[in-house]
Amino acid sequence: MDFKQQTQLLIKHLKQEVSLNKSAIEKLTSIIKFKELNKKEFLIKPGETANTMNFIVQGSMRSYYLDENGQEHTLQLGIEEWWINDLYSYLSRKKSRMYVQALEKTHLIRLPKVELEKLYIEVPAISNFFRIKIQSAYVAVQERVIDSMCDDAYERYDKFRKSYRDIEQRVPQYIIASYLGVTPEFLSYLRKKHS
Amino acid sequence: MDFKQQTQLLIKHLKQEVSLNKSAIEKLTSIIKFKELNKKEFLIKPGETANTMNFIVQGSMRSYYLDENGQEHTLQLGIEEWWINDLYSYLSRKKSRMYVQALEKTHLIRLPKVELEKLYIEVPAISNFFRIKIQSAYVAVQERVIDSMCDDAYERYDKFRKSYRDIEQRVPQYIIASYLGVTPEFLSYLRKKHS
DNA sequence: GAAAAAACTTAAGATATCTTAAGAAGCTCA
DNA sequence: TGAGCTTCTTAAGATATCTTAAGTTTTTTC
Repeated sequence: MDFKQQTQLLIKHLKQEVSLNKSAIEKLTSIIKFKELNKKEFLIKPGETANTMNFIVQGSMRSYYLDENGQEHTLQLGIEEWWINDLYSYLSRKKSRMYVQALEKTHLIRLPKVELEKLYIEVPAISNFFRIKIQSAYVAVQERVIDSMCDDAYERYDKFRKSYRDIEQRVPQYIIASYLGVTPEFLSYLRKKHS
Repeated sequence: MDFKQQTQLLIKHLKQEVSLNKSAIEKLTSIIKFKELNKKEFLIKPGETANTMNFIVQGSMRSYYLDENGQEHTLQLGIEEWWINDLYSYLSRKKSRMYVQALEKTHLIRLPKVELEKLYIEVPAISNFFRIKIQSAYVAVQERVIDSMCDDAYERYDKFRKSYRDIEQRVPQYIIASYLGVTPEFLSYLRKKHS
């Protein structure tokens, strides 16, 4: 996919939420940066500050937290036409404690925060778009808190499969386990038990 | 505390984050609504839609989710000078699935969403204030997801006590248990074990 | 101030989930 | 194509947390 097609995909994606005129599209296009990551390559590492919004054009990514025992905890998973970031670092301007990593060879569009915030003033539709995105991010995380308290591991796995069927196919099981908050061995056991 | 004093408390609270001129304060004051809740009284129940931002002037509150097994899961706790809401419902305009309840006799200031959003246009400082609040809410919830995956129950309890010492004193232990995601019996056991 | 209600504790037995370790299966790259 | 790495499975024993039930303490209400 060439840069033009990639840009088109982003525009199409924004237009699903808000309407954009020619001038808005031009302005947006002018701040776009393209980035390619190889499998397992990192976009963000702990200590860095997230200063772009990142749209997945092709490929898949995840963000995860590495705890003191060396265990990974996956916070977010994403494939084509999803946004991936450490929103905590991006919003607060603080250093990230996450890894944001490509799970496959991945093409991204990055929108630098400084330029994006200037754009918000000129093009309120774009500001609205990201407000909506951040609100959905909040809702999704809150949903996860509730699920982690109400559901046992198998129920969480089942919900995950139903909500993210296309992601489940492409992501190794041990990463799904680290998203659900269980060990890979236990997830394997649950799969067998319920099959 | 009379209405004037309550209003002063809110203004003082906003001024800790953003600066407000006389006209901004006047406009804000004009949309304020006061509300008093008795102990155990509900501000929001499942099926209702949250249509105000709620500032606790005096007292304490919580929001919780009641699951299919009749178990309560506390999502948020708050005392004087905290905001309490079902932000999910407020932001998405969807029906709430939460209870928002007073834990003591409580005085609230409510800012109706419709009027507040009009204010955002005239007074960007107020818009900024709530943007910051919503961002911190996001960060807090994400922190909780991480903690629930990395820490065992005692570590979570310990962090809770350190972060919310003043809340811990005023809230029954079974509610703290329901915030931490454990049974009251188990929390009681942990407290004894580590004392 | 007594009775009732709410909150907390204790303890025993049950269950969910983890740890460790080893082997099997699947993928990747020379 | 084969060797080496990565991922998945299995199973046994360990641990964290829950359930139930009963008794105690604290708070609320009349």
